[in-house]
Amino acid sequence: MEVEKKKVSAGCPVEAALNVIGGKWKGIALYHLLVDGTLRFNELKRRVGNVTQRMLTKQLRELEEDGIINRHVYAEVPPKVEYSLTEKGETLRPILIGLREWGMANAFPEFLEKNSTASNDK
Amino acid sequence: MEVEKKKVSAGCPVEAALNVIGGKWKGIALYHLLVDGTLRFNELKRRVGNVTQRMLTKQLRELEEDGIINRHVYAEVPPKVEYSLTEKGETLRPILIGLREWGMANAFPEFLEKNSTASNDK
DNA sequence: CCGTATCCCTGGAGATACTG
DNA sequence: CAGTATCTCCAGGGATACGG
Repeated sequence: MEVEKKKVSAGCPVEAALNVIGGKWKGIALYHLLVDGTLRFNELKRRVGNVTQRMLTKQLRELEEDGIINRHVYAEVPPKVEYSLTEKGETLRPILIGLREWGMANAFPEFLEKNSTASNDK
Repeated sequence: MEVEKKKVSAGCPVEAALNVIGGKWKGIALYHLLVDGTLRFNELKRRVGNVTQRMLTKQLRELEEDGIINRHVYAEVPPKVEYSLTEKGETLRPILIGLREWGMANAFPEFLEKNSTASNDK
C-alpha cells in the first residue's frame, strides 16, 4: 500500500508543532514512551487504554513519518515490534512534561466537573 | 442558544492539555494574543489568516469556556469585541513558546519539503 | 463590525474480521 | 503478536447568506 503524505499546511511554527503531537492518541502514546523508554505494541496499547489497533497503528505510523519515534521489527515468530523515541522525539520531552504539568494544574479539575457521570469506560 | 459542554474524556493530563490548545486554530490564535496582548476580532482573524468567521468564533468560544481568554464586548455601534489572555491563559505562555521553538527547529523545514508546490494559498 | 443560521461534504474514527 | 482490509457513521469544518 502506498504511504500518503499528509499535506497539512501549517501557517506558523506553533501550528506545525501541534500538527505533530496534536493527534488524538499521540500525546498519551508519546508520554508513555518517554516514561517507559521502549514498549511493544500491545504494551503501549494497554497503557494508552481505550484505543483500537487501527487507530493506534495509524498514529504511530504518523509519528514515525515525522521522525519522532523508532519502529523496530524483530524477524521472529510470534512477531515483536518495539517502539521508542528518536533523538528528535526526545527534544519533545520538555514540551510533553510542560503539557502534563499544565494539564494537572489547570485542565484536569475543570474537566472532571464537566464529566460528572461519564468516565472513560466504554 | 444553549452552550453545549464538550464532553471529551481525557485519560491523562497531557491529553487534557492538548484538548484545550489542540483545536485547529487555537494554537495560532493564542500565539498572536500572547504576542500582541489584546486584539479585536477582525485583527485576530487577519493574523490567523485562512480561517472563516464561523470557525474562529467557535474556537474562541471554546477557549473562553476553558477560561483561557477574555472576551470584552463594548456596547457601541459599530460593535467592538476585544480578546485577551486571562491569567490562566498566561500560564500557557511557556508551552506555546516551546511549541513555537520546536516547530521552527524541527517541524517547519520538514513540512516545507512535503509541500514542494503547494503553498498555503487557497 | 461581529457574529449566527443553514447547508453540505469530507475524512476521522470505531467495530469487526481476516492474515503473515 | 501486530498489524491490514472494509464498512459505516457522524462530527468537524468550510461556504454562503443573513441579522443586531
